[in-house]
Amino acid sequence: MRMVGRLGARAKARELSLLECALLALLRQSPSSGYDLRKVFAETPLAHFSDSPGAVYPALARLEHRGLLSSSGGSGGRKRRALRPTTAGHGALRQWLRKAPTRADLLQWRDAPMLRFAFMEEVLGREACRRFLVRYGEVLGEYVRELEAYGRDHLTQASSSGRLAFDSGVDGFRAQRRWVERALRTLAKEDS
Amino acid sequence: MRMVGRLGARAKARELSLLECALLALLRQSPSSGYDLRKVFAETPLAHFSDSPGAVYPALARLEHRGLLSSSGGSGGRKRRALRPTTAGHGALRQWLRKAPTRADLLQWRDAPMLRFAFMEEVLGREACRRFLVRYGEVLGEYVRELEAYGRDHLTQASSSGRLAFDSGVDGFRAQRRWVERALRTLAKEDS
DNA sequence: TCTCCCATGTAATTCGTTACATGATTCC
DNA sequence: GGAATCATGTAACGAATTACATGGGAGA
Repeated sequence: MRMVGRLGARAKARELSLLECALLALLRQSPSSGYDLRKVFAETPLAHFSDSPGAVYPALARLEHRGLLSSSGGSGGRKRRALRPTTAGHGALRQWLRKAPTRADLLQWRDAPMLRFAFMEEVLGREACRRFLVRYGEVLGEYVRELEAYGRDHLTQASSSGRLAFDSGVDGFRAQRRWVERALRTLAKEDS
Repeated sequence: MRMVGRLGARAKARELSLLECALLALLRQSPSSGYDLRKVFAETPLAHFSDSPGAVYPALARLEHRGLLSSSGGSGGRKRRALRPTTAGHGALRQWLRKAPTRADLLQWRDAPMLRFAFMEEVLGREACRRFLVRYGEVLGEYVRELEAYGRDHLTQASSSGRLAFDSGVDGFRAQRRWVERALRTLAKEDS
């Protein structure tokens, strides 16, 4: 009658961390071991997550504890364990991917929306990607205008390098906006 | 004979965190209280550090403990304490600002080099800014080439959104490189 | 058997987060 | 005096980092 497992499974619905979401998404593409995932983080330039075992294995254990991952193989000793999302895991992944991009996404970690977008088509399809891009472009536009206003009002007596560094930030968001326009055209072209 | 203070003061020379460096740099511009610094993080779009007291006050306490900050005012109770860098604090700040940008800076936190650059001119002068930009441009160029090679070799069977997300990343670094060229021209123009 | 690499994990420490507690000031 | 705001901090917790420990399998 051990209730520990059940209590673990119904752990409070804390939001998944970005790392946990990325792991879910990668495991949906192909069931892998923790070691494989570490290699992805080590050798892939896409995500800049840490490949350290102390980051990856505890994150996988949390996901498994929540019932979002199941493992096959590697019963005894220290053998390879292949992990894959459960039905609940697929649900959690979809839920993460469906989140619309917000202003907060831009502040906290600039690449978070792009991480979602990278995995979006395979799970939610083209139309969801299109909607995401449109909204993302709007958010970027609003934020760029906000930054421009700040620059006008508060950057009058900054040093040259201070002003330039600020410009570099604004410029990055402008470039991202231009990319959104291009991406929408690319998707439209591929649809036809 | 209590040695605790001395042991604390000579605590092992752990590297300063980005937050600690940013606090030092802001306090060099103008001595402020922890509350002022929190407001900077809350209202400024430049740095996206947390304005939570649980982040700022412990960081300030660490800096003070290391002898990099000194405080004036606010002896009893909960009164405003104005903080400023000590001589050692100014030294630590210069040391941080003098670090050349590296490939690792781009991976870990994209904006870390720009944070240094923003404070650089007032402390190290024009010529240091120019050198920094030249080196930063080189690092960016190398990394862009590396990403382009990765795209050619490993992105053949990715989804549309996956490929586009990757392009967005590369594009961001290309935009940053273009900004470096513009910034160098701006500095040259202001020098003349 | 010895060695190297595959593979999974844990321990100590540090830092940030959210939430809470509390003293000082100011303004009505 | 009472309420709002200024101002400083602590407590509990979650998660990442570095470093270490250990076991399994392949080939010399």
